[in-house]
Amino acid sequence: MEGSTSTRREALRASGSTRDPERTRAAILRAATDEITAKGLTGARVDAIAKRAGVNKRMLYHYFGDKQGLYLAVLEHTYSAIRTAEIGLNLTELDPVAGMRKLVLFTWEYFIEHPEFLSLLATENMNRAAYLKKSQSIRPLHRPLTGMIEVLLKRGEAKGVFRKGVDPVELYITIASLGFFYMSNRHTLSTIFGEDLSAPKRLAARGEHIVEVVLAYLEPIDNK
Amino acid sequence: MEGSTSTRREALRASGSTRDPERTRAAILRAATDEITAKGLTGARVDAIAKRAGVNKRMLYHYFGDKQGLYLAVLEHTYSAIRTAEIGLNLTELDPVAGMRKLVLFTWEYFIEHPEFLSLLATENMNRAAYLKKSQSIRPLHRPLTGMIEVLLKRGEAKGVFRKGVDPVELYITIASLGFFYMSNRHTLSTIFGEDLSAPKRLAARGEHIVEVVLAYLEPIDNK
DNA sequence: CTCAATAGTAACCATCTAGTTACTTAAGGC
DNA sequence: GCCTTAAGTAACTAGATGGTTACTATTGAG
Repeated sequence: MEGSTSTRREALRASGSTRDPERTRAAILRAATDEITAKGLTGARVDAIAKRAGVNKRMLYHYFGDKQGLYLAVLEHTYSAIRTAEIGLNLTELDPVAGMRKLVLFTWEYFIEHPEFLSLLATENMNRAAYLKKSQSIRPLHRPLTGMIEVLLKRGEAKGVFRKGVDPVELYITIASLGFFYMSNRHTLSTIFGEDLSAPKRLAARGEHIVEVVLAYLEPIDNK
Repeated sequence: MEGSTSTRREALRASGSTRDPERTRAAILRAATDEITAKGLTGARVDAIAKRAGVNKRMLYHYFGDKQGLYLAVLEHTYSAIRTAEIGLNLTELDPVAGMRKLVLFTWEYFIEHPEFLSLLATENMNRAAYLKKSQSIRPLHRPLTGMIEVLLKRGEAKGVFRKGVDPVELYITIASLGFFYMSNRHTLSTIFGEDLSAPKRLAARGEHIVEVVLAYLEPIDNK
């Protein structure tokens, strides 16, 4: 029954002719993500989202309640994506320095490939995280991340390749900072400094720079 | 004549009774900064700005043309404030390491004291810097900043206390990153990590961390 | 095959919003 | 003290915007 249903759905999906709740929901979520990350929550227009999704505006209220409910769904979906990807890195199996380099580069590249994540954070912070605080599902997503970093730091410490007493949360914020600010503010930065910070060569150079900064900081102090 | 006019203005200002163009203009600009940085360009309401300024809405169009003109004025005024303050640091007179520490701490503290600057950057970047690109007055403001950092780097290099080949723009972006991301995203970060990042002790710790990160990176590589 | 539940449509509306119009009042050079 | 120019007010409007109503079509369990 499960099988026959999904086969049918797939057939419908392929033809695109009749109704398909899953597809409609997904189309709305995607369109909302695009519109909201491009224009912010207040700038996003409900009519524009419906049009982008190729769906009647009424459907959007049918599936998500109202504009705010839709925004919350976008927020949860977007956060969940990055945290899931991070867990997939399996950092704890690697050599501490290699693991750290991998985490730093992953974070940087994720920001390059997912500008919508950056925009959404900007929007949500302008809102003092009011919606994020309401979400039940987002907080638990973050235990694995800090746990992973903590393990990496402890093992690096024990091996004598990392300095002692580094706080995992502080370090993660530093790693994210170095990429986030550059990408999130690339438009104003390119304008004020008169250089195109989005050029591929520039992006690659920034990635190397970030790795160097983080690893230089983690270097044991005694070695100097 | 010049004197008598300004004395009169001051008297008017003190009593607050009759008309005073300068004061009206300043009140609108201030109210617009508050409203726009709190809610973004699209979220800000022209009526709310007028009310906040204690001024008739018509005046806002009288002095700034339209909402966009007002936004541009806010943008120019806010950028100009930080760049002017930076020049006042007189970094080039100091020992390179001390100068760098001063710049890093200044930047961090400026972000703490001026959340409106952070919000405005977020808004303008969501807009792909469309308004900033129009401004004639903003670009020239930035030469002194990169120039100052370049001098500091060169002198530190010559003295053997800084590594060689550091790009001033890349370094400034790094310095700004470490504070910007933390403050700008403090609401979401506090929520996902379950810690209050705005607590005074936390802010002080972050300041020290940022200084350590930047100076560790600048340390000459040969020393290891 | 039937029928209750769900997916989907089109037209509508109360409210809000940026910007305007038509007008009054003060300023200050001559 | 006159008179042009700039500062200021109140009431209004065209269009946009989030959300709703009343209706139709499809689905799939029994």
